[in-house]
Amino acid sequence: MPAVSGRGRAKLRLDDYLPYRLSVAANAVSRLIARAYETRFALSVPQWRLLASLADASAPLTQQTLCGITLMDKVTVMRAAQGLLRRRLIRRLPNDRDGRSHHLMLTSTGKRMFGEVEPLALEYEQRLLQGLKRADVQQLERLLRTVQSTATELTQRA
Amino acid sequence: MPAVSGRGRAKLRLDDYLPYRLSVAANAVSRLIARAYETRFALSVPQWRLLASLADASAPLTQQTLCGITLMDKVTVMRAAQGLLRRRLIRRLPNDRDGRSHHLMLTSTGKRMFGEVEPLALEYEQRLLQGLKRADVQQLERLLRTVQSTATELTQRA
DNA sequence: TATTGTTATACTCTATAACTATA
DNA sequence: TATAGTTATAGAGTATAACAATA
Repeated sequence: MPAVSGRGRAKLRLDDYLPYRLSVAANAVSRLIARAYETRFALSVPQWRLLASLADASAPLTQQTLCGITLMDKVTVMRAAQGLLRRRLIRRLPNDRDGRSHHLMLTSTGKRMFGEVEPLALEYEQRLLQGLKRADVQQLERLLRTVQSTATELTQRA
Repeated sequence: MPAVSGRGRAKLRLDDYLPYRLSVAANAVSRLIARAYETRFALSVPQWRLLASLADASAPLTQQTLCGITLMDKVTVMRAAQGLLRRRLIRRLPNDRDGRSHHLMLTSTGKRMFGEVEPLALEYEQRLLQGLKRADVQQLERLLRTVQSTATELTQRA
């Protein structure tokens, strides 16, 4: 909450400043999660996001599509995909409609691994949200989406 | 919200996964804010956080204290301080009680600059929160603090 | 000409460790 | 011995540009 002191002149306190609060909360969560994936499965966050997206999709996806889903840069997606390809967790199929790109999908090894990663990920989410009511969680997701889309809009306008 | 399908087996959808939502929201906000400070005042986010902390404090602070306030690493704080020192936005006073450290405070130039940065920062916060009710904003801050402290606790325990 | 994926460069942030000078 | 600050190094993420193959 921006504090207002005296005759309407607003004062900034870092501790109450929303961009700061958002940043430190995201960092704390990210550190926890990233460490868990890294130590247990040797997966980076971008790699994990690709696995989750491919596991959730019913059909193979191009890297470009994965950029849209994960909101990551094409360079980040590409490097994450390379790592997963090297470990044979995903594989490439030719894209008949466009020779420049290819479709990515999980291998059976990849599916098996994600089968182990998924429960761990959900367990971490549960632990993070322990102490929050169901309604709070929905509220938080809604507010985060709203703030994110406002920020994206303002960035594009600038 | 973690979706639960079938007989209680939870399924992970990236788009609904809280650590992901938090990360992309924070990134979107951070990009917007960082660009504004950088282009208008040539300030990095760590530098900006130091300015805000020093402006808010009634007395000069050591770098260690600034680490605690900003939740940034001592290396990050140190480099941010160096940049501000070079531009004479802050200065150092000897610490009588401990010869290893020194106190940092804003110079008059630094105060003047922060006088311009502060309204801009508050304006960005206002714009980001436009469309949210006052109660929503308080709720968001509360939830972010809760999630952050849970994450910090879980990290320390691991 | 424009786009997909790729490679390269540079800059920031983190994490880590090692070093200094003080305590 | 331990701590505050400093320096150095390596890893990850982001941004940018340039390039090849294809559209």
